[in-house]
Amino acid sequence: MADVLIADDHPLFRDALQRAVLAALPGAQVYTADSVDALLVLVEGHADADLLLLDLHMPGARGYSALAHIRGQYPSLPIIVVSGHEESQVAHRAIAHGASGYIPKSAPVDQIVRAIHAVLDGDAWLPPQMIGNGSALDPSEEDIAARVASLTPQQFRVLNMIAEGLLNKQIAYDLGVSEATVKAHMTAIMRKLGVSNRTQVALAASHLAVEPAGTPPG
Amino acid sequence: MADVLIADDHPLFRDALQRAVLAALPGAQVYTADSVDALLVLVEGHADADLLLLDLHMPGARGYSALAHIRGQYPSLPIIVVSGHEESQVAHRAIAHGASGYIPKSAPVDQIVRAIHAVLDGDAWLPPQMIGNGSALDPSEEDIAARVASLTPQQFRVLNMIAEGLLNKQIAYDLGVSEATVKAHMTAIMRKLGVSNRTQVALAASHLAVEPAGTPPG
DNA sequence: GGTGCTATTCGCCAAAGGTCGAAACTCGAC
DNA sequence: GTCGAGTTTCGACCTTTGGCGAATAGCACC
Repeated sequence: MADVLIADDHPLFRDALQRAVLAALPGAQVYTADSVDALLVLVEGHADADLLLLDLHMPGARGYSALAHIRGQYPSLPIIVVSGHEESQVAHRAIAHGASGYIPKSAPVDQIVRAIHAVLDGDAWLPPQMIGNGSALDPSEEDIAARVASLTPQQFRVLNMIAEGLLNKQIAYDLGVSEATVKAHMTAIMRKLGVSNRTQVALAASHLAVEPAGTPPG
Repeated sequence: MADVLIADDHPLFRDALQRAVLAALPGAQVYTADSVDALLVLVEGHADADLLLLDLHMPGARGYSALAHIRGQYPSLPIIVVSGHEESQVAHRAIAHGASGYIPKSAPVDQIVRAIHAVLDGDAWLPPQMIGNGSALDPSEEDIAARVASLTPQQFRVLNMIAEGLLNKQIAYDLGVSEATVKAHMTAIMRKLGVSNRTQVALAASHLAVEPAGTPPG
């Protein structure tokens, strides 16, 4: 029996995805998350899952950072990226970041089913009209993705909160730890990303955004 | 006699642009800058110039921030954006930010000449193959552009250095002022951008980048 | 059971960031 | 000339950030 993880913040679409998964894999066990944080908890508990359907636009980590991080932490977990973006550039960038497939949210159910089967068979899958003309990743973006992938789960959570412009105090409160702990994570993050202050950390994180740049803080 | 400003960090291309300008406007007075900083000095001294050719990718402010700022400070100065990007999306975004024209760096000289004449006649100009399918600017991006436009010249310089991840101390040294002065500018910038700390300032600035995100600091 | 290794946690102290009030300087208007 | 609005400048004071050392907890391996 297959274990499938679904991460999407839109409840209706999450249900639709779940139905598509069950249509593709009758009897599959489906677990869902509505935020990056919930997803991190989920994968920690189901590191041996067979497939992850991941929305690029979720509260807690917009863009490719979650993809890069989970790919790095669980290389054997195939990921199909689900997104509202219709541009093939977004799809190819997802593939370049290690996704096994890409499904635009406008895709019909039978396409989703086909994508799931293909990826579980070890193949890659793109919508027919998006196949071809894939370009290589910007070296600096690839570098940052690799660095983000090397972060521990807690460090990754802190990174995302920094990328939202939060103070250490707020991060500490949200995570339920002391400010000193957050600072220790900060130091580790800066070391791993190869930068020397929090502003540069935020800028590095903004590199893995989908849009021209992430939504402004505040 | 026409006054034309050229801002581009590539010396060879700067010269080529200058020749194109002189071909279009024999006898024109041309002033050049190789960085955003030099450009700011230039426009302060030639606020009544007739045209500005602006490269999007220059040391000191990558992306649309310089365009937005100068448009806000000198609304009557027409700007033609010059860029190595061939995507029509980049061109349309430049127009949406108030540019009067767009010239890809691959354009032949006679196209550049035509663009200069069109813009000086008060028309907009795009390369033929890029005309049409322009989309509106993301409201949040438009909002940030308006806020960046409201910054004073010195505040804008500080903003760009923050967006590079520099410390107040480094900014103060580069500008030749005390650290306290930089901090005062910081406070003003945060007020105008509607945010509350330096990380959010950097993230807001990264919104006006051309690429998925600006080149990483360091 | 021990033995490393790493993640996570934290307190302390120095450095950087941010607020407030205020002075000097520009520049156009009257 | 001088008045006033806005820009640039700065010092004093408090807050936030970041580095260091260290303790604890889980985990793989022997």
